[in-house]
Amino acid sequence: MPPSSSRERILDAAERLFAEKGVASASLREIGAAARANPGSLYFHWKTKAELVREVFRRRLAPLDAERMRRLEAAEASHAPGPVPLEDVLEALVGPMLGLVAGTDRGGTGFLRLLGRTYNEPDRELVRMLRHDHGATLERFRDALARAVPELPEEQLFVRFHFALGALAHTLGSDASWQLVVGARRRSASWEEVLGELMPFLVAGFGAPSAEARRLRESA
Amino acid sequence: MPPSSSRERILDAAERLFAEKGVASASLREIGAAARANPGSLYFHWKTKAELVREVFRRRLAPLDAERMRRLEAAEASHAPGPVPLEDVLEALVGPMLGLVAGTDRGGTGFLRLLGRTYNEPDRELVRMLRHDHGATLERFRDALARAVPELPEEQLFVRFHFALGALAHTLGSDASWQLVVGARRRSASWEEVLGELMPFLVAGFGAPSAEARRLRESA
DNA sequence: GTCTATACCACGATAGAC
DNA sequence: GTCTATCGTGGTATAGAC
Repeated sequence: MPPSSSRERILDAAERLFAEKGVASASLREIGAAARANPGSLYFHWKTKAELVREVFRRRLAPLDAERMRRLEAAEASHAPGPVPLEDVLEALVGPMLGLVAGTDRGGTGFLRLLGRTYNEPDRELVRMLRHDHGATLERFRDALARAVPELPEEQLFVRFHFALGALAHTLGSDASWQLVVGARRRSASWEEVLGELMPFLVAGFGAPSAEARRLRESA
Repeated sequence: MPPSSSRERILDAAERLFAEKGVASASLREIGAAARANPGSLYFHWKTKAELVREVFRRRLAPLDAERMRRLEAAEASHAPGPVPLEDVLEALVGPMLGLVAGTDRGGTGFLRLLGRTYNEPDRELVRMLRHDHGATLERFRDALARAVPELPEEQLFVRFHFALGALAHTLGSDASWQLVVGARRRSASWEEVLGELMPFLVAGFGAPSAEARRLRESA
């Protein structure tokens, strides 16, 4: 099923080009051409490029975050009043991303690459926008992690959540950097495989004693 | 001590602006202005913007990679003929980065942010350049990790090395995304603290049994 | 709602005076 | 080695026909 309206075609083309070349380097001219729409008509739907960017993200993030919350709340309900196990929290965070890959949805993997890259985007405006639309979900998961690993001091938990998002973002966003690391020798793995391997890596990482705790133990 | 030559001033300014706005978005005009040099004079020192970019990276990466290799080889010598422990390999990889932060060097932290972001850069040309100058070091460490964790299948090791670089890159490159995660409440941690906490996270991650191994165990 | 045409500006890069 | 002046291209955005 091809995208119905010109508006949808533009969003799809923009998503793909943003993922390929970066938001800053993909021009409205290119996007228009790829969507078989005139660059001028973009300005009927959005006032500026920034608004188009925002909609590209929101269109995917809103259902993704909704599904994450749904899974997290389901896990909380089934473990109440105790905390949700660490692995289930991470599963609720990462699992729904596979839906983007496996779905019949066109271009979902492109969006994952785009999203992964955007966590490190230098563009302040874009990051502020992301925080506005998406920050609540991250805070919710950070709190769920805090309950899942209560022995970890809050500050270390923050830092590790940061590490975990980094590993996730890098995994999602990479294509070129993947080649950088392993050279040309390796077959490419499926998303299911890679994200499946990410889970035990993160679970072990969160479960490790912190460097600070280790220092205290040694000095005792 | 201010940078001596105009050439050095330009490199410093370029590094800072690349880190702030991204390589693509920082223009030669801005760089020239920030370095108190005329945009035209950049073309005396470098034929193209790409060559300037390359030198910005090489100037920092060459000594950084040299120090990493030195530490890795020292560790290999002191443990010969056995393998170097996992933690020592990671320490040789990450530790020298602190030199960039702690040194009297101007702008080292800016370069770390730039480097972290560049692992996910969409610009193919830039990635090819990085691989040429920097790829041998990564391969060397990947092999050292393979010896340090011999029970991990090669493919899973590749993937985990990828995760580790992601966590590292995200940590180095983040500033905006850091805010995204933790909100305005938190004091900012020092590089020493954050990289110090990264180490046990990675050690635990590499040591975890792989998802594949777990599946095999369960089905047995 | 989508098109053509175009304004206006910043970009990388070059030529040539000094 | 550094400057000024400028070229050609391609960026975002707008005006207005259809």
